[in-house]
Amino acid sequence: MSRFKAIGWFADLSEKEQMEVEKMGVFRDYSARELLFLQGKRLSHYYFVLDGLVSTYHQNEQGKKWVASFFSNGDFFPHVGLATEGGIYPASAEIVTDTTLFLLPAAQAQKLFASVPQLQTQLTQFLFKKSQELMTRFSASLFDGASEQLLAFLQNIAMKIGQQQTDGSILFHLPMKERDLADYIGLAPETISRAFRQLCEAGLVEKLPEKNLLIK
DNA sequence: GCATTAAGTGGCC
DNA sequence: GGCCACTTAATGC
Repeated sequence: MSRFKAIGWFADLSEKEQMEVEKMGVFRDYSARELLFLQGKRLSHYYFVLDGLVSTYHQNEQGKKWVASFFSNGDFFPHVGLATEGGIYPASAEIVTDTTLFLLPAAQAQKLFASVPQLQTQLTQFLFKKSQELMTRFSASLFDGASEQLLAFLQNIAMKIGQQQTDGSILFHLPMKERDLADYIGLAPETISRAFRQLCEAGLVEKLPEKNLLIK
């Protein structure tokens, strides 16, 4: 039985074809805070997230970090080099929570994407979604305050991984640390902390034990 | 247990 | 909002 059930990318392929793809790469477990790859290094693999959370980020000399994107179940990264030979990683990647990945060697990935037209389509759709995500975040950073940005982000993941409650609120587990969140939104951790409190006081969000959140 | 890391708070710019 | 200092809480060895 194929292990790709959890992700949509290969749903159009037969069981046998999926096994073929599995043989092209390897499954691997990572634990939180492991470094996956560094920006500028030679691109050796592409990655499919089966379960967990990975962040890709840029970092300056002072150690300031900016998270470009989070990748969770079913996501694929990085997004460069498929059309060209021998790329480099456009950002660094680190494991946020314990994660299972499917590692696909770059050469195999090129072959695969070239030979399965559906994958091209799915890739285009996926890139479109990610691009929209980035634009939304960018305009929010210009026009919204810290709490609004935080709320928008929380609503996003709540939609993705949360469970709707009978009263209409959504319950979910915050997969990353507040620090990671601050790096993503681009604000100081203290500001995120305060924004969180404002949202709680406004009754929009409720903090539950073990980083579980109720969003109303 | 102690040491390190993360979260929360207040002051000051 | 950022940065700094500090306290408290959680986590790791």
